[in-house]
Amino acid sequence: MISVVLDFETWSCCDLKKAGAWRYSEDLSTEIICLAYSVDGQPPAAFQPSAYEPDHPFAVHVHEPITMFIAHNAAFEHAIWENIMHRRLGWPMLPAERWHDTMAVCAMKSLPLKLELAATVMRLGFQKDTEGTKETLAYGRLMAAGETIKATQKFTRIVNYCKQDVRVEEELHRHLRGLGAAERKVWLLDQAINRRGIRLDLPLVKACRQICRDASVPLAKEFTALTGIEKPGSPALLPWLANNGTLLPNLQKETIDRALKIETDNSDAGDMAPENPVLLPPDCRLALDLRRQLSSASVKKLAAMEACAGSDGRAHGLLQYHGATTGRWAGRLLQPQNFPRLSLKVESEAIDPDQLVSVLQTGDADFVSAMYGNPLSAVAAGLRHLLVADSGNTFIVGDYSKIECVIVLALAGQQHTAWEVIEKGSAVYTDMASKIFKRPVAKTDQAEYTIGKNIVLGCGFQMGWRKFKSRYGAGLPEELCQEAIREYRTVFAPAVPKLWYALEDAAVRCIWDARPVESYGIEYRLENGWLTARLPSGRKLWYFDPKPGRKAMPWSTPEEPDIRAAFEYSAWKLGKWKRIVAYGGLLTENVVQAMARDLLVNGMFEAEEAGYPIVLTVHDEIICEVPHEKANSYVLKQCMETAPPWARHIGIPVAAECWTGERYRK
DNA sequence: GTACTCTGCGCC
DNA sequence: AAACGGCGCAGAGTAC
Repeated sequence: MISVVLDFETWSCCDLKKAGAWRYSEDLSTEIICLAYSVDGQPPAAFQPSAYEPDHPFAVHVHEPITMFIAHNAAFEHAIWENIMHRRLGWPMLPAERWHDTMAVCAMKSLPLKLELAATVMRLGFQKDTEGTKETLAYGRLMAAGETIKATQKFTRIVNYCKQDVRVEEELHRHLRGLGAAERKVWLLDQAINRRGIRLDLPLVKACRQICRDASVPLAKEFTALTGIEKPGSPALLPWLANNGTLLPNLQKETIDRALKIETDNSDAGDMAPENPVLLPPDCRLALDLRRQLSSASVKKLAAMEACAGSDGRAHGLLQYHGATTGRWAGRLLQPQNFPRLSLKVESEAIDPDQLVSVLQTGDADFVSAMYGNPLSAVAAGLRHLLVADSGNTFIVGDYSKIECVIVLALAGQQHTAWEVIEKGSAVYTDMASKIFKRPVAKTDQAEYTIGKNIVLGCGFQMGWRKFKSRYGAGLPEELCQEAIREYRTVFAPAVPKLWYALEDAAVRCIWDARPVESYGIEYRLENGWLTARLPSGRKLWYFDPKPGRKAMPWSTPEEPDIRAAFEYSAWKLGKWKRIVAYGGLLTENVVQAMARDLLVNGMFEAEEAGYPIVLTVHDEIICEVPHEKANSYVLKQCMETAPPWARHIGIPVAAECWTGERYRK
């Protein structure tokens, strides 16, 4: 088999970051500057593509069906190939099966996705030409501005830059190798989903944008007139509030909500942190209220939707294969994985999606306001419904019930508890709440019930009482949070802490002794520069550059030190390449999240085989789009509940809830 | 202008 | 005796 590593340089009036590769490649202003390529590791060649000629030196590779085309983020090269090389210039099609993606392998092996950074951390001989990147972008801007003559002088420079990229990619590929057969199938499915895209209700997007504009302009003016601050999102509001008699620790939503609540509901004053004021001056109250109304960040998705919609009215490229280290997909462009789950209520009646849509379709902010109050909130609540099935089609959507909770219980060996969580449902939460609060708690005791539910579902990964209090129980006494955590660890799921310690011990021993160590069916092993964790499915998680280390335990003091063996590794966290010290809860979380992903992938393949094409996935959720007459949510339920042998062996109760509808919802 | 960091917000 | 898991994006501010 012959491998051709290739890289396009292009320019366009279209913004690649906002539009995504598919929309960008469709844009009529997008032009190829050059194509550089290397055949089987030979020094790179480059040319400026023009109308297809069968005798072109590059065409021989296209004609040879077993030749593979390798690129970093192959979806970009593939899109340019399809929409420009094929449609515009007449070259033959190259199906996804002919492509290999080095970025996908970087993702799988927990390296940075950005080529430049991957080359750096891998210490490759060839490195990205960072000056070339800047010059190429500058060239594109000149061309987009119509300054052709000045730009042309830079052409040779860009060709050399492009060739250097190919050298880096070729070397990276030689070090990383392939995805393996199983993950290659997943990647191909990922490419198919991104290629299909998901339809957007663009007229409704437009109406929603109008509503947001009309609603926010007067509010923003009022805010500026009051505070003298131009932008409602500015951190300058904090000192302004202080000067006007209101000291707040930050401008987080919850802080603002509580500060506003204190004025109207003094009974809650006891819960307030001491730094918060007991009385809120009217100016501060108004400023905070305006900021709160304007801070609905999620409506920014409207612009993202318009920017990335393709000529087919669909958004493509919303998913990044293996975007998370555990193998989960990450969301791109309009980020479809964090739509608000708001449900609007009028006089405690929930608003039906169809009704909300019909109100938003008016595009009339005053009307929306009259119906539901804050129009920005109404738009935010309707965002999910902007994803629609094409005419004649319907969505079939399913999600796995409490999947991470039941996996951690089953993996730890408490299968009976896992089944109870699925079969008894809310009774498990009320039981937990009753024990924590030491009195009978019913499902209708909302606050207590929610605490019970959060403990059952959320404490499998070593969450401590402080974290629990800050996340779920702001108003709860410390002792109660401690008691709740204790209840989970000693009574509800005593096997789970053992799992944390066992996985940490296994990984640490593997690294310190440099030998494979297995525990709870997870095998840790050193492979070249990585620590791998083999999951029950056979897939591996990769931890880059692991090194033995020591860590002081939280109770360690200079007089009585308690320093233990540990290990650290490198990973991409919060936009940075960082060293991370592992602990049991983290390793457990990784393994459990990864197993949930493997179950999801299994369900995805089952759905595809049943003829239900997937158009989106959100961690534990599968969204298929099928013709009306084929739509049967029970079929998807069966697909998703078909557990692979490894999951049956562990005894994971796999349950899915499915529904159909023409608009996406929660 | 561009790149980067920080803060904040949304979800699983 | 024990722990902030996994993400992306936008806006603001700052440095170059």
